[in-house]
Amino acid sequence: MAESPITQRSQDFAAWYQDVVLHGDMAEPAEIVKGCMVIKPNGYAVWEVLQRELDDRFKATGHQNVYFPLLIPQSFLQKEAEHVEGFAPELAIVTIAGGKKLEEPYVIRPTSETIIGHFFAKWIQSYRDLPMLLNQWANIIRWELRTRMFLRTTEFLWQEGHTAHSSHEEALEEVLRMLDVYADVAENIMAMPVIKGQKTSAEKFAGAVRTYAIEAMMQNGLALQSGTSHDLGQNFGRAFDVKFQTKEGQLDYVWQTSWGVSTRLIGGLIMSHSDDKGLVLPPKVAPVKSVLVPIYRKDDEKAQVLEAAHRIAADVGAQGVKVKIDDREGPSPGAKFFHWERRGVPLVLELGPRDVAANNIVLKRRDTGAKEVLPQSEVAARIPEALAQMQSDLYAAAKQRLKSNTVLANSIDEVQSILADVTAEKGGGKFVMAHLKDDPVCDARLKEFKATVRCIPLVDEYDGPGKCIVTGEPVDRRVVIAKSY
RNA sequence: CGGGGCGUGGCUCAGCCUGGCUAGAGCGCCUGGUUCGGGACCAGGAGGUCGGAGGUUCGAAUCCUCUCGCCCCGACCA
Repeated sequence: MAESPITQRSQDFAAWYQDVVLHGDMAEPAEIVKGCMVIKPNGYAVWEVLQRELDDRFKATGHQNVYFPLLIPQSFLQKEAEHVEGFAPELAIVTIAGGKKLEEPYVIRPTSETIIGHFFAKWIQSYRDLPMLLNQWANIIRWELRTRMFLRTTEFLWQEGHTAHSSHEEALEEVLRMLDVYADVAENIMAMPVIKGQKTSAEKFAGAVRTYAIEAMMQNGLALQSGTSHDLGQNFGRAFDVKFQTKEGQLDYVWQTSWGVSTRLIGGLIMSHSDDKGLVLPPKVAPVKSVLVPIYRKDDEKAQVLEAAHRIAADVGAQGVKVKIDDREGPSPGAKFFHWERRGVPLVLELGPRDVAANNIVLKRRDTGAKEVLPQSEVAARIPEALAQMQSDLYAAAKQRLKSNTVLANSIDEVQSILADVTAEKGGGKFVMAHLKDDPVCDARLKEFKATVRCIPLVDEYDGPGKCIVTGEPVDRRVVIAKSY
């Protein structure tokens, strides 16, 4: 057997990740465009599944899709002090267009709070116009210095929800509602357990009052911020003069939220489930859920096997699961098995002359590698079960990994020694739960060894209040500290 | 953006230090045949001017300058 083309996780996790993306045919670097990638059909199909799952939930919670311009007047970014400061270093700016230098440069959107703020001001006059619940699917550009496919690229795809409300309470409800939507998709569709929490003030979105996030743990123990939901307070309302008349006739600024997830989710998906053989996709996000590989030698065998294959595919199709028959002439069955394995297809069905003779079929699961031989009459019923089982097994395994790599620490030295040697390549990462005050001083202390507060969990699963390991002041719960992407 | 590494058929790479015949190999690809239960084999064949630009030279993949991109490390970030 040929050597695996994929670097083993234990050898170099970062190289493994890249190999999985490449061999899974998900994406490739855009070579001629710095820091960008080409998302290939196999990768984009996963994005389309995630889009559909998310979009359905957005619609179900009352949101409507819109589209705002890619180009934003530069002055808009400057209207919110923290916002401009946060984004200035990573902006791409258009200064020449139509062969002429522009009077006012356009920024290529790094996010759309500002331009949407401008239109909110036009559209909102009364409390009757609220809440305004919008979402847009878009591409954005942030000039990143270091890129990794899906995890951080200069251009990426995302959705950004933008809402305006008449009270802070209602806005906050929205922020947490959408955080729940993200957690739901992450856990129930992507089989990726997450911790919901609040970002420290040092880590929050530039311009937000508060930022909430879902944090996932990758197989190397590093944290991946997988979705964010911001309470913007009245910051953008003030900056863009988005005022409304209340029921009582007073004028007030709207309370806004924004929330987003991106193609980064795909990176998280890959680093949650894939193995040394390549991509592993949970059934619910797999564009192709099952592939049937026919095996035959002679023409008469071929005819019989393919006939049975099509009959079985039709039976299974009636259960709502499409079976792709890999009837390519060139590659041997073995080559086909490796091909689909690397691409993460959840179930591979093997059907050869022996099976045809015995009315059997072989079913193999991508995650466990387990093969089962079953009567053809049972396969249509069995496939949905196997897919469901794989979905829940993947989630359970990821959950278990999260659990077993989460540790408590009661001093800053302890935190440091746990995380000291952790890198994206070597792995060994942990989520360290420690009492820590939400104070930039504490964030700075962690930064000395390249760790960050990932979030202050919404639900405290540990021992409640304690003393901050940096300042000694009382805090009400442990926070998640980790190295991250 | 700083440090390091690297760009040679589709892919992985050799050649470069010490310029010089028609630029090589393996894999992949195409054709034909034999194969086919975990990456098949034989035969024939197509395909590169060496990331790009400029320079030195009788002569550049090889030396020099600039530039673009990729990877790794660091500072910044979804």
